Amino acid sequence: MEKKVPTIKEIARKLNISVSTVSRALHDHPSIGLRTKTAVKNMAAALNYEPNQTAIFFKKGKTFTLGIVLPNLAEEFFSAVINGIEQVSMQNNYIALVGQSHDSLETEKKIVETMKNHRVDGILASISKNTTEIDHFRQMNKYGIPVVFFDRVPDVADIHSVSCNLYDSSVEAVEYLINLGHRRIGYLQGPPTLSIKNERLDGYRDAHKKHQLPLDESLIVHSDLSTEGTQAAFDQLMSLENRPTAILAFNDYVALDAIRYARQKKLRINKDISFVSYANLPVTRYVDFPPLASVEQFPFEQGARATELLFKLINQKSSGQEMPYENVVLQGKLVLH
Amino acid sequence: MEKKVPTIKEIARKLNISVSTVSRALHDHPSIGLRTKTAVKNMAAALNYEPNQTAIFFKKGKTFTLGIVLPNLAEEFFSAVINGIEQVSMQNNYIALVGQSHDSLETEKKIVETMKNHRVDGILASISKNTTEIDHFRQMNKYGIPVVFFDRVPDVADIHSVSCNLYDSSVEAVEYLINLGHRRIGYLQGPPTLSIKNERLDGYRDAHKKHQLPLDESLIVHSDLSTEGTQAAFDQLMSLENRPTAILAFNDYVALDAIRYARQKKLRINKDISFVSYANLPVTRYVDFPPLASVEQFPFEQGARATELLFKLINQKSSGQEMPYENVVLQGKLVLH
DNA sequence: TCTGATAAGTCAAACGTTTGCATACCTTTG
DNA sequence: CAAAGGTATGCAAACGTTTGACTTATCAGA
Repeated sequence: MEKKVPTIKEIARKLNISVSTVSRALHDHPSIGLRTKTAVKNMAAALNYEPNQTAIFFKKGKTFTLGIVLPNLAEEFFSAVINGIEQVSMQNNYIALVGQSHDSLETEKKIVETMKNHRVDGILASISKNTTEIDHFRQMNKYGIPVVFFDRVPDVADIHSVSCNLYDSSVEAVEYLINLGHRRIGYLQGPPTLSIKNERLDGYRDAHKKHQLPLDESLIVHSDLSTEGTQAAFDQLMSLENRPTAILAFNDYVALDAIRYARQKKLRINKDISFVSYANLPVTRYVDFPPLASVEQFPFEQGARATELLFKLINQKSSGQEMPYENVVLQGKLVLH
Repeated sequence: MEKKVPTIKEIARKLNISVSTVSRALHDHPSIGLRTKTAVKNMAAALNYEPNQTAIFFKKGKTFTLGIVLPNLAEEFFSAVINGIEQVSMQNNYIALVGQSHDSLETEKKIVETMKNHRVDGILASISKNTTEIDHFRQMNKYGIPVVFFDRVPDVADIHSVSCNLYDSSVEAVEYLINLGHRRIGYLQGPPTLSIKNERLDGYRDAHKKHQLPLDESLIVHSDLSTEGTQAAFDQLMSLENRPTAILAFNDYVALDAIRYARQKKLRINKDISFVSYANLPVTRYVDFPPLASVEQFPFEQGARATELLFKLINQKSSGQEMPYENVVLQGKLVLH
C-alpha cells in the first residue's frame, strides 16, 4: 500500500531517455518519433502512470476548478442550477467547489476567500440576501479570477451576469388573475434586500395600470421568507377591511407557507383566496393545493449559461483580451398548474 | 489589472534576504530573529502577499480538498448531509468538490476518476442505486486517498462507513401501526439494489413475528422510486383481495407519491389507508396528509461523523499508521407527525 | 563534398514553496 | 583563550511537469 505513484521521471529513467521526451511523447508532440512515442506510452500504461495534476496546476497556473457560491443547496432552485453548471463544466473537464453562504455575508466572504486561496479559475455566484456590498467579489479581479453572477444578481452594471427577467411574466401573472375575475390582488413580497431591482413589483404595478385597476399600497406586504414572516405578512393582508381575493407570492415556498396557513384558518383555496407565485419548483407537485400558476425561472439554463459565460471569460483571459461586461437575461415564463 | 501576484521571492529580494528566511519568518519559525520577522511580515502585508496554494499543495502533496460523491443534490436528505460535511470540513480548513452520480454507475466512476486526478485528500461517498461493484472506490487505496461511505453504504466489511441503522426503528414503525389497530400492513419497498442489507424489511418481518401477526409476502412490493413505479406498486397492493390498511413506505418521496395517488383514487388517508415512512424530510411539512410518522435518518449527523472519520484517516495516513475499518452506525428514530 | 533542411531528441530553467544542512557570528563557560 | 553552544540566517535541493533553446544525426539536393 501507499506504493509511491509513478512519475514521468521514472518512465524516463527506465527507458533511458529524458523527461522532456517523455512529456512530449505523452502529449503527441510532433517532434517525437513513432518508436519512442509508443515505447513511452506502453511504459506509461505498464506503470499505470497518471499525471500529477497538482504539479500541472502549479506549473500552468490553472486548476481546472470552478467555485460556486450560493445561499443554500437545500433549495431546489439552486440544486437545479448546479445541474446546469455541472453539465457545462464537465464538458470542459472542470469540476466545481461548492460553498453555501446560508445567507450570511460573513460566510460568503470567507467562502470567496477560500476559493481564491484554492486558486479556482473562476467563480459563479448568487449573492446572499444580506449581501449589501460586493467588494469581496470585486477583489477577485486582482487575482485574475473572473466572476459571473446568476439569479440573485447585484444591481450594478459593471459585472457579468445571467439572470431571469421577471417583469413580463409578472405582468402576465397578474393579468392571469385579473382575467379570472380578481380585482383585489395582494403582493406578498420578499425582503427589501432582494427587491432592489424589483421587476416583480413593477410588473404587478404596471399590470394594474394597464387594466385600470386602482393600486392599493396596503396590498403590498413583506415577508422575510421564514414561515413565521410569511404568516405575519399574510395576516396583514387578511386584516384589511377589503381583503384581497388573490395573492402574488414572492416564490413557491412563500406561497406554500401561506397556503398552508390559510387552510389552517379555514380559508378555501381557489375560492376564498387564490395564489400565483414564482420558481415553479417540483415540490409544488406534492401538495394538494399548489399555486394556480408559477413563473418558471429556468434554473438549469441559468446555470448552464452562466458557466458558458464564465468559460468565455477564462479563455479570453489567457488570450489577453478584455471582454465587455455581459448581462444575459432569460425571460421568465408563467406556467399554469 | 492582472498585476502579477507577489511571491515569497519578491519579498526576499526587496529585503535582501533569502527566500527560506522569508518562508520561515511567515511561519513563525523559532530560529528567525524578531527584527527580521517583523520586517518580513510588514513587507508581506505591504505587498498584499498571499501564499500560492497550488505551489503549497504541490510541494506538500496535499490539496486540502475533499470529494463528495452522491446520487442527487436535489434530494433534501443529501443537501442536509452536505451541511454536516461542510461544518466539519470548514473547521479543518478544507473545502469540498461535489459530484452527482445521478444514479449512474458510469458517471460515478467518472467523478471518482476526476477527483483522483484533482488529488483530493479524501472522498465521502454515497453510492448510486445502480452501483453493483465498488472497484472504482477501492482503486483510491492505491493513491492513498481514503474513502468513507455514508448512508447508502455498500454491504461489505472492508470499508469505512457511517450509516443509519433502520432495523430498530422499522420494528418500532410497524409496532406503531399495529398499536393503532392495523393488522394488514403493506411494505412498499425500494429497488433490490438498495435493499441488499435490508434492515427495513427485517424490522418489518420481526415486528410481525413479535406480535404474532401472519406474514403475507404479497404485502411486500417494489418501487423503482419513480412516481410511476410507486403508483404501480401501490396498485399492486390495492388489487389484493385483502387490502392493507396501512403502508410502510421506503422513504418520504415514495410515501408522498403514494398518498397523492391514493387521494386521486378517492381513498381517505388515515381512514382507508395510513402511511409511515423513512427520512423525515422537511418537505412533508407542506403537504396536507403527511405520513403519520417517519424515521429520522440524521443526515446532518451522518455527514458530520463521516467527515470526522475521514479526517482521522487522512491524518493517520500521514502518521504512517494503519487504521482498522470503522463502521459508525447511528440509530434511526421514529418521529411522529 | 558541401549546404541546408528536417526529424528526433536532449538540456535546463522555470513555476513558488518548504526544509535539512551548512555557516557565520556571538556569547558563555571551564 | 579555546571549545562548546546557541542564535540567526543562507544555500540548495526537492516536489513533477512543461517548454524554449539547443544539439545531433540523417538525408536530399546542388
